[in-house]
Amino acid sequence: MNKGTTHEIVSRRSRPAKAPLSRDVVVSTALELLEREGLSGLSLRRVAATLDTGAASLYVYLANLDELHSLMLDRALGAVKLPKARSSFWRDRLKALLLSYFRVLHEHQGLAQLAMSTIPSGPNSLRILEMLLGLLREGGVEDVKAAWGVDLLTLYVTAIAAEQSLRRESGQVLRRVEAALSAVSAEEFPLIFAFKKALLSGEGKNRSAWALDVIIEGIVGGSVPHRSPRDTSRSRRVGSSQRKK
Amino acid sequence: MNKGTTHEIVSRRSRPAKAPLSRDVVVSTALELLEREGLSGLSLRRVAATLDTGAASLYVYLANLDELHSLMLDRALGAVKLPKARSSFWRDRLKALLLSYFRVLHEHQGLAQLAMSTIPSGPNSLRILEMLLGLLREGGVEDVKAAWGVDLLTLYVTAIAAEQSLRRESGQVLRRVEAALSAVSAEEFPLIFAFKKALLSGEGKNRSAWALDVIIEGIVGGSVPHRSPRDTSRSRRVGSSQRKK
DNA sequence: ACCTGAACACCGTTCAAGT
DNA sequence: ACCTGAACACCGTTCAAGT
Repeated sequence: MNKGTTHEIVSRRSRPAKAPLSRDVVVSTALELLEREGLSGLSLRRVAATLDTGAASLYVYLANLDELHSLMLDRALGAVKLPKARSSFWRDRLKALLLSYFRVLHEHQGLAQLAMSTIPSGPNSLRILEMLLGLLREGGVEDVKAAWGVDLLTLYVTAIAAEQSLRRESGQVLRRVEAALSAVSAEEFPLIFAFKKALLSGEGKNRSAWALDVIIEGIVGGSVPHRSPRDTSRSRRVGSSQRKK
Repeated sequence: MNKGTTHEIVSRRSRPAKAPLSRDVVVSTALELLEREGLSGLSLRRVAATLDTGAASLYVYLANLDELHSLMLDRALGAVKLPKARSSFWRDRLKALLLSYFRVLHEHQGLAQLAMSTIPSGPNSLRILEMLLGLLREGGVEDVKAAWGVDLLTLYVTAIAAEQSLRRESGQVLRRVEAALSAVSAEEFPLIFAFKKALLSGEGKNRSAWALDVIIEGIVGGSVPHRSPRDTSRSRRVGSSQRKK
């Protein structure tokens, strides 16, 4: 980012000391590369080249590419803003946290796609997980629902971010969808034909906000999970919910 | 599948007529390969080798790998069962359709992951899309909500399927998560510590069923999307909803 | 029109050899 | 302990040459 557009590599003679390689700089370099080039531009060989070394050197600090992805994701998640305890109504804090999560994934191109195939398990992820559990509990969500819900919330936020990144990044894919929808006949698919505009309207912001509302409402609202047929008695602190049906 | 464990390639001499290659057989072969080897085992070169030809030959029938993925996904989605019109309460038909969608993605290993980076746009996808729109409309869901909702529902089902495939396929990833959760201290992350078991309990079936309920409830229930600040008047056929707030 | 081999520009990962 | 070049076994895609 601070190098501008030129990124010629420093010549490899005349530097006997070598840059002090470390797990940290490898991860940072990889994240910068991801930011600059997208997920398809990220490779161990490129990271190594940026650090002016060979790919083999990275294996001192990493088990494999998967581990690098995992480390990158957790590092990036460090930027997620954790709302201060009791700073507002729990539901607003939950939304704020998820929105921050979404933004972090969405702002760095390629990160959301990376996150879709990397279950987060680092310290930053754990901090977020802990806070999500706390918020759902504060909201009176029953235990099992809270555990499953946290998983669902993160998966869901990640998926929305990944989809929007995909739309933004590869216009090719979107153009194919547009073409497919435009070619639809009113006779064969009357509803698609009628809803064309609404289906294509990206309008990311509103749409993601709405999507978040949908999932929060779903988890906080009705629908108690049943581990075994008769287990509904164990719910605790059930507040509003209990829809008519 | 019918070849058992041996898959030696038929020698390329003594066959001047050559198998009649076509887009269809390429897609079928690719799907079989995906089934057998998973997404990481799928490559144009392998598909070509299975067809006893070179990778370059496939480019007569495909623009590139992306298009193959797209065709594979749509072909597979042909197996999704479309519920008969008015055969039951709309909501049950919606659930049945989504469940079938989920099962198709979930049963063929690798397909769900493929679907996460491939926006479906083929004829089978369109049929499903049309039916989803119809079901939501039958349920009295407002237009914009229906359009966004369909997108959300498919994205969501795909994401759940992809996550579960990931869990099943690469035990390595899951083991890392388990290790991370097990190592958590009760002092630093009391809630994670307490919820450990619930967080790890896969129990795919119940969990996915619950997840589907959550999203349907969220979309069908409250939360009208607002394109511009004042636009809520345009809703039509709004049925139950309108929560107190 | 379809097929092919060879080439191009890449991958992740391993390993023996160096410091 | 760390780094390195070279090798291994792969990729997707292009292209000139064949039928």
